[in-house]
Amino acid sequence: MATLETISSVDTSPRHPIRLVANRTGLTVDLIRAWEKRYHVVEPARSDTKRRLYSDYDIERLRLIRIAKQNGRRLVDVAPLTLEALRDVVSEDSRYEISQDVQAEIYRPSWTSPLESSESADDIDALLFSVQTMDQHRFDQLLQEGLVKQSLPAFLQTVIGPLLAEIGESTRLGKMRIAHEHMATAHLRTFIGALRFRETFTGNEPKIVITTPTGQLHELGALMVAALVSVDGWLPVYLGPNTPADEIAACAMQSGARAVSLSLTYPADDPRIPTELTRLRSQIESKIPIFVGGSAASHHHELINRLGLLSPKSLDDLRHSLNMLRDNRFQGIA
Amino acid sequence: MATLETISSVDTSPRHPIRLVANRTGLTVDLIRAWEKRYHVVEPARSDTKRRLYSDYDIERLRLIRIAKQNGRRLVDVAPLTLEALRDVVSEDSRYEISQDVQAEIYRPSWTSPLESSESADDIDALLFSVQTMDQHRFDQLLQEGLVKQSLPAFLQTVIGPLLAEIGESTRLGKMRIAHEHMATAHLRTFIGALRFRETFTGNEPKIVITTPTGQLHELGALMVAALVSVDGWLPVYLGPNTPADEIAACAMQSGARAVSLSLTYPADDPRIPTELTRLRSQIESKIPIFVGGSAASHHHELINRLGLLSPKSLDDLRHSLNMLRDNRFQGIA
DNA sequence: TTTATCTGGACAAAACTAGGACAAACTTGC
DNA sequence: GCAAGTTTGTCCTAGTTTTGTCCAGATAAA
Repeated sequence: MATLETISSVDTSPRHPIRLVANRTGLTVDLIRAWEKRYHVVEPARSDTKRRLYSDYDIERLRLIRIAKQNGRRLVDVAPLTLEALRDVVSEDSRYEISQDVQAEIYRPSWTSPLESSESADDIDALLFSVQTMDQHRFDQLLQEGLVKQSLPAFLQTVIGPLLAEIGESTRLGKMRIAHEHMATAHLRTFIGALRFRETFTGNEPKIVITTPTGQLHELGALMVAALVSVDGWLPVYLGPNTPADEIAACAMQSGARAVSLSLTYPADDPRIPTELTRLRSQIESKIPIFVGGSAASHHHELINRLGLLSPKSLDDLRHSLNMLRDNRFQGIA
Repeated sequence: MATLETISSVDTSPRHPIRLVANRTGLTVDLIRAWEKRYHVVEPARSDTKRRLYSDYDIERLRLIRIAKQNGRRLVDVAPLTLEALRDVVSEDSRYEISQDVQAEIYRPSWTSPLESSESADDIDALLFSVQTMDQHRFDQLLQEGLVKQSLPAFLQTVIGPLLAEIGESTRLGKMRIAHEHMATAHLRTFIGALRFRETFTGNEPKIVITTPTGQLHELGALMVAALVSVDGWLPVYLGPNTPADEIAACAMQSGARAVSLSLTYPADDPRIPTELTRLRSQIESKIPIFVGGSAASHHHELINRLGLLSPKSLDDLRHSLNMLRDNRFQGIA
């Protein structure tokens, strides 16, 4: 695989405090000490006040041991192994995977005021009918046609938004099967996802990171934003749903993004949201605005204000702010 | 874009009062002074009446120190570092920050032996590089080009499969960030999803329902199957991931499908799988074959045999069976 | 006048250290 | 299949270091 240099020699200079080791390995501080006490799993150097100082090598060993344990190995067996031996053991085990709880997926649409009547009502009815008859081909055809009739932003707002709301509502009321909703959602994900590649990019566009935070599994809102901003001369860096705050921040930093946009839909009251938003804001330069949209954004009104995040009221509002920002006329929110 | 670096030299002119610094960094006024007193973390200039005046440079340092502390660094260790050194430390740390879906996102297709070298190795290296530099545009371009060079089935097997395995492995080993993996996965989902629309359909194609059962959230395998079978004259009815058995059955019935294909990847030992598969088999006419693939299919070997489901050993195997079925020469499995 | 900042020091909370206790989960021997 | 032993994660105490917050009295700014 080339590309990824196989770093054979791991740094052995002692410099990391135990708390950091715990963060990196996912072990508790107590446990790391207990392992040392009992099996000398690692014997870190000490500072002049007897604080433990771990090296990269130590951390790598601990991480591998943790994985080995997860795979069912006993601590006594793996504790004395060298780094190389540990690597062998872990990769040996890695075909058998371990379980992890997964959240259920329920979809509730966002962004646009739901169930609002529009002049595209006929188009939407036709789309709904094709969903109910499971006529994927027709569904796709109608979407393509709808897109020809009007601009992409208008299409998203007058057709896709209301369509999602209708589908969500019909499913909730039992008028439509979950299978229908799944088909429509899966199709729309591909369809909307592909929209952002209709634009041609020069490479000079300002970048915007678009995703949903940890716990938020529904990405249609985020995808719509990605498609939308690409029309207005932004280059979306799209990360899909469920991205941890640290990762969003790192991505924004690495890609030199000028803005970040998050979509919150379901669950609206996930306790991770405040933590994640706070962490995100603290890790990104304050001159980079963070937009928070989606149907659940209003649930976190106070938090959003306190952190100085921006919560556009509509897709148009978002576009407006982004246009200002792109042209360096951005002043924050009203 | 050279990977990015916009490190514009930070303004060092002293002008901000301590209150503002506290607001921007999230530290308290007292704390900023205490840090100065004890470790000379920052030594701000003073007004003629001894008020502290901080520069942008100072603020940036304080912000980074706060993040470093969050990551488990000790104040003593980071206090003397320069801005650049701090940036390095912070980005190094957050790279290794563990996160719950590190394990969950790993995808290992069953039909490619992971990390096996292939003649497309250069293409894969180039793709990996574009992921690591977060160059989405290049990533897309490379995918398009790769698809031109060979047939879709060959492309899926020699490029996409190994690419996914590499990305999963690199993320697990910390060589790549979760953000990179997210970007690649999100992009591939759209890309592969769009592949099945490259074919033209007459409306007479036999239909095949493609999805993953409840609890299985990773849909890339299913998407690949959908793209693949559309080449061979099938019309995929794609339902996305995580579909309950009852819904799959209802959908197969309503659409008049001739076959069903499921993909199992993670978690391999989800207790819902046996229930769901049993339910599904009992609700669908027995003349309609149900294919079960993906890396976790082998975990349910016995169950699959007992229920009379089919478990193709490779994508080619699946294609072969489907061709037979389409031409009414299908006899079940060997 | 009221509010914000300054200095220096006091105090308290948090984090770390060492050693040990305890209980749950798992093994082993009968 | 049960009892005894082992392994292992978590918690407790008590002493030390590190770090965050608060106070008092003085000075500057609003």
